[in-house]
Amino acid sequence: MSVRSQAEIPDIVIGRLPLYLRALRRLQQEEKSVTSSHELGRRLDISSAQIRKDLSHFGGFGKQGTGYQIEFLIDKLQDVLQVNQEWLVAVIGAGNLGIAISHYRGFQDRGFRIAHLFDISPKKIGQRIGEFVVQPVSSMREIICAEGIKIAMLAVPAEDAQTVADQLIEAGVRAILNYAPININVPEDVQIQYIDPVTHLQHMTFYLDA
Amino acid sequence: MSVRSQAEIPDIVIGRLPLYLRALRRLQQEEKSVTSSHELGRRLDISSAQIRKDLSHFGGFGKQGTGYQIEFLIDKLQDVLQVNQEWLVAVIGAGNLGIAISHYRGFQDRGFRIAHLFDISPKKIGQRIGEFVVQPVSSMREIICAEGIKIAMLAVPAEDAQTVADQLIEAGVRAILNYAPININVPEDVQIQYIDPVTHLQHMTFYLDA
DNA sequence: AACTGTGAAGTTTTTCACAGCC
DNA sequence: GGCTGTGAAAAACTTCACAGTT
Repeated sequence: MSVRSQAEIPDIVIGRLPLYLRALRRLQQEEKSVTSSHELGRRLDISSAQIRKDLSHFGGFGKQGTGYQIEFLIDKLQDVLQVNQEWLVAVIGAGNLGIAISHYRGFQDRGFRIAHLFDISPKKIGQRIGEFVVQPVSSMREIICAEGIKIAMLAVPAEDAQTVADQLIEAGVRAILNYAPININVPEDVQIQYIDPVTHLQHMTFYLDA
Repeated sequence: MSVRSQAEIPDIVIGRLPLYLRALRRLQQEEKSVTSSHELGRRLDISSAQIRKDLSHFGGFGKQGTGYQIEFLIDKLQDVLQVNQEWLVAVIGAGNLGIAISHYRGFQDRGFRIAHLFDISPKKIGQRIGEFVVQPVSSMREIICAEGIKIAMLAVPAEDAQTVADQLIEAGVRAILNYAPININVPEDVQIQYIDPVTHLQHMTFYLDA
């Protein structure tokens, strides 16, 4: 079976692969070359059976009695997730959050490179933020089209999120990571994911003693 | 049945409540006073049956034929999640990310207030960031203990995350939101959640045309 | 007529447990 | 002895569909 024949792999499985990848990269940094579903499971707090079953969707990556070659497995998972290439990403919103995202070194060598930083405010446009010069939202469409950018990170106020998302999709963006604390409606063929720290905090407070 | 009798509510249900709350607050801003499981479901892209079943775990919040009183439901969900009180939160790490978190206005009136910003670097300590003065990690334990802080947001390098988390737990913290791209091991009675934008991006690239 | 709350049915996800291999 | 890959069993989760209420 080829890596990525995508014959209905459950989405929940896909969602765990980046976690496996992250843990594997860590193991690699620790100079290890082989691991097992048990070791990975211990680190990630996921059962070893779960990990084996997840990986088995894409073919036999392990060796019985031995485990998994870390370098080999990393390469395979990167293939599956299509992050052996480098994706260009646009960031919209040059407030504190957009600036922090633009400075973040963690995208490098995990498959992504920030290519542009946009904002609508005349005060921000033209400002230098790290290696970027803030560009006007008015030229966003043209630039994204021209460079074939498929991924965007949204760091604008909640009020503007839907409108900007619509413009991005119109320009050809097919995956949006939305930091605004609001739900956005997108067509079926566009991916959307959310980051809202407050939802995580509120999830945890349920379990705290008052 | 009392709100929060917690008779084994599935964790996955708890995880959706903050989303309902967020959408309800939005509806309230739009001057609406009543909504339905269908309207909420449309906005959140969740089935109406799911929403009704989730809410039914905590008692009958709606009225047949009418729907849900928004203000009433917000109050009940805030009770369930224990965010009718204000939790003090410590932020560790005063890099770009910690600074962005410290400036973020979105915690206010969703149940959280940032109380302290800590860093280990002498260059950062004493610096003024918004309304905070960066405090040394060496005094973290004492301050967190003294003020009874139960929640922390971790914005330190991956290498330091486990060590700092251990110190936080030692000091009495019971919920950690970790922004470092690494898994952390915590005792059973400590909550942990993760924010790593790259895992979201890698999840989405699986579905993109190469 | 519109909507909730909920058992029952259906589907998905996880775990078990073991044959087969190193 | 240690480990994977995997059918089968178990558990968890979602949807259906409708009685009951406003």
